[in-house]
Amino acid sequence: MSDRVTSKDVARYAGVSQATVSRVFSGNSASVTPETQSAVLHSARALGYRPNVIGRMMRTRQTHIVGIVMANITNPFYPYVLEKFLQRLQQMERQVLLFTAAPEQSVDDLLPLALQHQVQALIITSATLSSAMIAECARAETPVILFNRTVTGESISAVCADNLAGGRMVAELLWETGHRHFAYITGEPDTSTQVDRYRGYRDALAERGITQIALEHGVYTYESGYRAAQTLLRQASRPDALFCANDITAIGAMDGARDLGLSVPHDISIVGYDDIPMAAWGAYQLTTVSQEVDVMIETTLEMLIRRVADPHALPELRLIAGRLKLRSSIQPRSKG
Amino acid sequence: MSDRVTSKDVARYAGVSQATVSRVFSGNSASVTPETQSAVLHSARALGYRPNVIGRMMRTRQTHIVGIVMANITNPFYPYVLEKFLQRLQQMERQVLLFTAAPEQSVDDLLPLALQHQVQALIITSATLSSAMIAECARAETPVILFNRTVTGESISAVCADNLAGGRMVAELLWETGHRHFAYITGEPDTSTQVDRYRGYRDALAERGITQIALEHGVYTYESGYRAAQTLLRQASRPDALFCANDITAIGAMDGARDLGLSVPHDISIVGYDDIPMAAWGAYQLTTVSQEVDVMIETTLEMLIRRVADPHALPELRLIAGRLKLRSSIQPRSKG
DNA sequence: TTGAAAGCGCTACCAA
DNA sequence: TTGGTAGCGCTTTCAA
Repeated sequence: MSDRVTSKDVARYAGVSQATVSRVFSGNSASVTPETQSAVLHSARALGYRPNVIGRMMRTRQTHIVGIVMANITNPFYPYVLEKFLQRLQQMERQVLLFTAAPEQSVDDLLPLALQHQVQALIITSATLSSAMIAECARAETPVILFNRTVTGESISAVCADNLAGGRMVAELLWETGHRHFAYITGEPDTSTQVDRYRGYRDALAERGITQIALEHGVYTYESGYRAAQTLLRQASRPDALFCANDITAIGAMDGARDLGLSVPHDISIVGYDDIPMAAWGAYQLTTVSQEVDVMIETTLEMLIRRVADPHALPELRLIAGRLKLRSSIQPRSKG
Repeated sequence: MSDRVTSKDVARYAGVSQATVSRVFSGNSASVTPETQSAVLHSARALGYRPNVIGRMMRTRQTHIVGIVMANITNPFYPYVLEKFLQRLQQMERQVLLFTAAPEQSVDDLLPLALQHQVQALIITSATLSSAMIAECARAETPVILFNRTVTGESISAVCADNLAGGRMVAELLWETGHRHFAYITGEPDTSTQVDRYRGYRDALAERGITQIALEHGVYTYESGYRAAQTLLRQASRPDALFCANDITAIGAMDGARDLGLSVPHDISIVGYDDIPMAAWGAYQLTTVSQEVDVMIETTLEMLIRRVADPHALPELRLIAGRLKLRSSIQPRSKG
């Protein structure tokens, strides 16, 4: 199977040494006369030769492969992230080995495989790592960068939205527009993103004297948002403001509210987080916190390049501020 | 950089030969006494050894890597497809090298890279290949399977929805429910999927004496559907039935119609294709043709396994029938 | 069962 | 500028 034609074959055909063929194809053609070079290229074309990258990796001990672990591709926030990472890494002449964590599968089980493939670096989105695994990557000198998650108390690089500030912004917006009865739909409980979003929200409200927040559990999906909203809104004391851990949850919540005969924003204001494409759709017009995805991606790539160049660079956490995106899923309440 | 610890180090540490270490880690541990084996494993753990897969690839000339080329990840139909392919391939102990075609970039430019990485097989979604590239893959004996596209007159394997039949089903449904003024919003013009969907639609209507179909151009996106629908619906002779090349276009079209003050389905019935998650959302309830994605994926994987096992297997085209998914974006018209 | 040794396809060193 | 050669880390004969 695979490329049967090797540099040896090309060399024989062109009447040069195998080393010369290698020079032509490895960019060292500076030290090859134009004539030999074209002879080699001609032979290569005739035989249909393409250098076997595995051989090159073996010799140079450089794979130029970046591993990406993505736990949650079907959350509409991630396809864009993935596409952008791919495009940029391809531009940088890096290949991407993609891994996904199956339901109930820990990222920890995926990483050994990635490490064995000698990836140059690892980007892990929407998931975290055990300390043991962090240590193992460190020992292998493989830089790891968390995207959209943080781990506290660990020595690991991460690029993340400033979720604490984002949660505060939402609380302040809702407060200023006269809301007084607050609710929150969570994401998966131990994800740093939603924990921080909630803490920011809760703290800002507490500073304004609000200590009661109706909580309902969600798992970052449309369906969970739908159900959670219906549970919340069927209760006697209905909130007038609902913040959701992310947009897809919020969109589910909007539909859940409407199917109870409630109007958004007339009966309840709803706010999400992420600014996914659907948030701007006519039927939703969801007010949300826009993550600066492009900035987050570029920051991640910069860190990646830096850490590949210098494996001993200290890990750093970069928080990227978000922006409120006002749309019509909220409306002011008469105060009092 | 990367794993500094090799089988040689483990061998020295354990006081055995390097070959023995290899036997332990390559599944040939049948021919190793339990004592040696545990000595080796113990040393490996002590040193933090993990086999270098690149070395193995080099020696066995088997990468166990499957290449996936995906042109259009942000179309909500694909994240699920990608996630499922990843999960299944991971189960099959295959790694995935993922490529995306940047805007205006041909898949042809990506394939040489994949081939050089000695992928075992290639899955290409939502894109086609030139004859030259098909020939090149054949010469390299790398099986290629098109997912959700076909190429006519070429010797290449493909798994695709039966779009011709799907288009017919939509036409028949709309005709039976009393619609008489038909429109269609295209996808990118030379993609086999939308060409077939349109042909099925047009032919079935022609058989019923309808020869006029209002056409508008789209590119498989929400925005293009929105715009195209507005153009169509501003015209004096408004259609009462609109079929869109895919769901995301149809959803854009629904919002476009509503923003003109029209009601779906009261003023116009709209039908999509794919059955993406958003089609079921409360705000849309889009009638559509459901692709049997899981069946398509399993079929693709079966073909892939078969062709990897037997590189000379003949290419085949498998069409997977879809099913109408009736929702409330259409309503019957009083005939005549 | 174990070890020695060859070699996968390539790059990079050293001599010529 | 070119060729010969060593060797990346591994698997897999072949002998012992």
